[in-house]
Amino acid sequence: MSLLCIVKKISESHYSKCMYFVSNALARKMEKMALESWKKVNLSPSHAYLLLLVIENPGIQPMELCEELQLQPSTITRLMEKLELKKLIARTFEGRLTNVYPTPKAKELLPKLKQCVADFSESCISILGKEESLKLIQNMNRVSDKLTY
Amino acid sequence: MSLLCIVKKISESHYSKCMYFVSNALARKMEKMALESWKKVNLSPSHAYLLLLVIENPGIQPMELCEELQLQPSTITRLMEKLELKKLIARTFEGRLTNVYPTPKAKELLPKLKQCVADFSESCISILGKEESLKLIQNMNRVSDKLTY
DNA sequence: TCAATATATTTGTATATACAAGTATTATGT
DNA sequence: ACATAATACTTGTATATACAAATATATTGA
Repeated sequence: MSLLCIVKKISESHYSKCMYFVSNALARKMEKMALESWKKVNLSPSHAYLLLLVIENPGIQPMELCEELQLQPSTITRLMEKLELKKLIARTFEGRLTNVYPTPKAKELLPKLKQCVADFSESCISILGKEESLKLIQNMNRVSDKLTY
Repeated sequence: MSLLCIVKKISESHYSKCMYFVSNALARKMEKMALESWKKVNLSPSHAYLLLLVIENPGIQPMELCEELQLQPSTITRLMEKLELKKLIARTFEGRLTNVYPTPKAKELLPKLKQCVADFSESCISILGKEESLKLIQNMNRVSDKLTY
């Protein structure tokens, strides 16, 4: 029994008026779509995005990765661990600072990574329409910015 | 080091144009706000919502809970386990079907649970404004419905 | 100059959720 | 009426993320 067991539309749920519920349900669906898109490079979306940041900013530090990815430091550490195991990034340490670099293997992967980003965006647009996609993204950005939490 | 370490606005992130990224970042913030609201009853938002469904539909079956909460069966099982440990629900089994009932303790909790729902909704509205909240919820519902995933 | 504080990162552990395989029951087609 | 398939649920295990405490280094103010 897989996702197919969830047949009902979110908007028909008892809780379709609750921001917590609706935003989390949407995020789970997006996570799943994104996972699909990044299977081609055998990475999860968050690993892929972190890697992209590192390739495009060699020597970037974990704190910057936190800001860009909106994730906690411990989460960044965990993501990096995995990418290091896969020989896609390497870390150097100077004092309390860490610099993160892409390996040659990672740099070779860049075109494929970019393709995944494009593919995912395509999927969104083809399912939701360009208008709707842009509107929602804008809307979510505006709301997120208002939340200090 | 806590959330305070994420200072940047989401809309300023490199990935603020990506639906996956933006929806997940928003959901994490909402999750955190909601956790706060439901601390008063010492339940996580998903446990609280499941419990509410059970109180309002005594005898409800796990599959219906899946649909309403848009969660996989295994997740529903896990949520129920915890609520059962806390003596808030009880299950009866007839054949392959399971019926879930609220305990008296759960029923007593109902007013408080409703208060939490109201408080969370209040928080959203006070931070985001009524207009903005409604618009976003509507928007997210519409998009979710288009995603079969 | 050194104790107190602040900063950057990691580690141990926890929560939320899911997939896949397993179990048990019911329905179906021949 | 019985083998096969479908359904409902659970269990084992995995992923994504976080909090809190620990570690290590850097800054600052007396």
